Amino acid sequence: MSVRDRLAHAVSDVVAAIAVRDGVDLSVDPEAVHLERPARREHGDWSTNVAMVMAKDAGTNPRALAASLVEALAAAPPAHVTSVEIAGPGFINFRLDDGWLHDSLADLLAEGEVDYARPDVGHGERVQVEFISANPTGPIHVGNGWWGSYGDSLARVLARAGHRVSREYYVNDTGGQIRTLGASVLARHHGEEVPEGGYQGEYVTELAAVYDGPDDVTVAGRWAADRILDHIRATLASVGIVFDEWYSQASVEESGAVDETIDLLAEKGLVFEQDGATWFRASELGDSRDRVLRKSNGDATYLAGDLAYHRDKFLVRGFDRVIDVFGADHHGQVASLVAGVRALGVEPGRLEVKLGQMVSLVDGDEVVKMGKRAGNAISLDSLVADIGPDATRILSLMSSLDQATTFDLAAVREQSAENPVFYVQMASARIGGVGRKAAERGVVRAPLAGVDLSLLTHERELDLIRCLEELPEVVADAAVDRAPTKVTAWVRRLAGCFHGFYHDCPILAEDVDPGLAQARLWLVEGTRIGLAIGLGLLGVSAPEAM
RNA sequence: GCCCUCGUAGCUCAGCGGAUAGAGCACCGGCCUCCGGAGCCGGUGGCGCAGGUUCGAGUCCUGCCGGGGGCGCCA
Repeated sequence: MSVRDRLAHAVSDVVAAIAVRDGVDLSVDPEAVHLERPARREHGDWSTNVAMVMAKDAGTNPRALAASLVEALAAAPPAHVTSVEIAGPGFINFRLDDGWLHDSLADLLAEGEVDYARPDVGHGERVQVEFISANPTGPIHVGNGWWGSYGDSLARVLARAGHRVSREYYVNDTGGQIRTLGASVLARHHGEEVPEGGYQGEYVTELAAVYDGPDDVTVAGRWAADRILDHIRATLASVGIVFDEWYSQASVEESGAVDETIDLLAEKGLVFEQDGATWFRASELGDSRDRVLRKSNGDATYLAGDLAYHRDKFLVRGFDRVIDVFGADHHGQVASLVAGVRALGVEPGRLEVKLGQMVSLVDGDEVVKMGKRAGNAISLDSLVADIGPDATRILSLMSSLDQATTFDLAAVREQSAENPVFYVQMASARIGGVGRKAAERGVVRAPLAGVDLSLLTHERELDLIRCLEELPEVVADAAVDRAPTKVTAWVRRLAGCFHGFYHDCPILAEDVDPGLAQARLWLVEGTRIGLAIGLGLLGVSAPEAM
């Protein structure tokens, strides 16, 4: 059991004892005990606010309750605890000896890269994360890559935190846009101008040059979409984004699921006919207006397909939870989708829609806005070619999804200091360097069992271990909050702690005690493990040399 | 007009309802007999406005101001 868990149980036990003594109804689940590392070191190593939270129920004031709890805790202090005090409005602060850090480092090393920081907050919940799902009518742009990084890293985080995750890309391979794409390709194929509202890009001309199918807009459109999709797949793979499923909208429509879904809604009295079209009474379920499901020409609308698709996710494939990641420019469809999913009998909480705010690129004087519909958006390919896959990934995971961001491409490209990937990867390279130097000097890391980690007493060493110790909680928080950027923040913090340690604590210098050198080598290994886990969640490589 | 979303340092961004709001860049000043100085250490500088909830609000609620997005028988 971790030190943190021991503290949580101790607090929980003491609360229960006080409740019995005072005859009040108090209880606190050890899982729910709010323990945190105080922002200020003088407030101790760990702190809890239970007294403030529970004072009202206990019929007393926070400091009085805290006093009772502290007395009981001090009478039988948990392992490593050297003092328990009340502070401020009723915080209970714990001070621990450094042994708790050495224990936690030993735990990390024993568990290793595979098992460390694998908090089970998901309890096996089956989660589908759907993201990007950009129309296969052209290359994907930077905004897609941005939100795609989020979706991919969120999936990685959820998987590490005990969820069974499936990543899905919904392929909009049907409908008017595919016919428009086909018409554009055919026009170019015949050496003509692309029709009004068609796709103008260079890629259309290139595809047209090799097209040898019939003069049918649907056939040509499908053909082109397949090619474009291959390209998209390759682009995403280049930044480490992979999917478990590429789900075809055409397959949904051709399976008859759309009709079944409309029938299902009709059975619930939520469908009506008007002006030759079939409508969904979305306004009765929170949407701002009713929506068309089937147009007067007989075609299903995008919404009808999307509802059939979500019905498939929840009711056919049986995901416990679905997280859809959309660009903010698609938020207009959220209310209809939520209304439809509710109408299909799915508890609203099982569908989460995360909206990615717009991302702006500045490159010198040029400002580029990115959005699904932005014709001038730069492609993800060109960005990756420009700054590299690792920088692309980490930059996109620096800011939260719901923060509209701007970043200066020129700065990232030209001033390496502006680029956090160097700072983090340099830590990785330095770790690699230590290994190479040790090998060069014939220094071998001794088995952990024979190494005294308690020799690690330098403030830099202890700070580094403190940081490593946070990782399981960071992963848990990132999963619960759907916020992979928390991992980014942690990785940068870890790199900072490592650089500080590296600067002040020589490992292989002549005058370093061999026992201390061994402990430091293990600390370096622990850092390597932590970095590997963190960067792995971000989809960023951890190079051994730069 | 209605709906969504955002507003934190000069700039780009972090900040599960907790104690004296953090980084990076920029600017100023220190550190290379030493395992990678793409590094380390120090300094300057901030929660759009007004109410409310709370023991406690950058964080939750309401209004206002400002930016972005959306309100199709397009996808």
